[in-house]
Amino acid sequence: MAKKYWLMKSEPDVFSIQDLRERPGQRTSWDGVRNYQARNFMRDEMSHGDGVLFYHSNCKTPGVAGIAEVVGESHDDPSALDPESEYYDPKSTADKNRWQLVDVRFVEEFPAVVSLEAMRCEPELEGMRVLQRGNRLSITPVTAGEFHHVCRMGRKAAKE
DNA sequence: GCCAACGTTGGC
DNA sequence: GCCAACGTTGGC
Repeated sequence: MAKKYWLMKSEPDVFSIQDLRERPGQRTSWDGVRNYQARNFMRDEMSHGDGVLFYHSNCKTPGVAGIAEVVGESHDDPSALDPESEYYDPKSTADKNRWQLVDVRFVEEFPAVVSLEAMRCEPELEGMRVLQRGNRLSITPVTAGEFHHVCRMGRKAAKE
């Protein structure tokens, strides 16, 4: 299957790219997604090796902080079954878990966050859903061109 | 199945 | 902290 590209939002106070980088082991489960559209992307369309723009939301400088990569295939989100978890879903059972997720691994942290403000100035990125007014979806597809454009912006920041 | 009320997201 | 936009819930 052809490699796809995604943008995944995380609040850095909860889980940041630095947290991902420092995770022992290779995999981190992207748990706690409780939106059907975002779940469907993970469950139905994401697969091993897909590229991920790691986006920091709800923070001082919102923007893309680095790169991650999908590891393996989607599977049930165990946090939905855990009564102690803030992501617990009483309507899910082990047989019928409503929520699925993918695992990701750290690839790269940009020297500086590619801010939402900077991204808005790039004509090449104007189609990205994260830039659209009122967008709240935490996982959105991006094109290969958008992905690589943001990568170039992130790597260039160090020289400026 | 409609839709008002409510809760959440997330930039500013 | 504000508030617009959006998703979900539940009465009818």
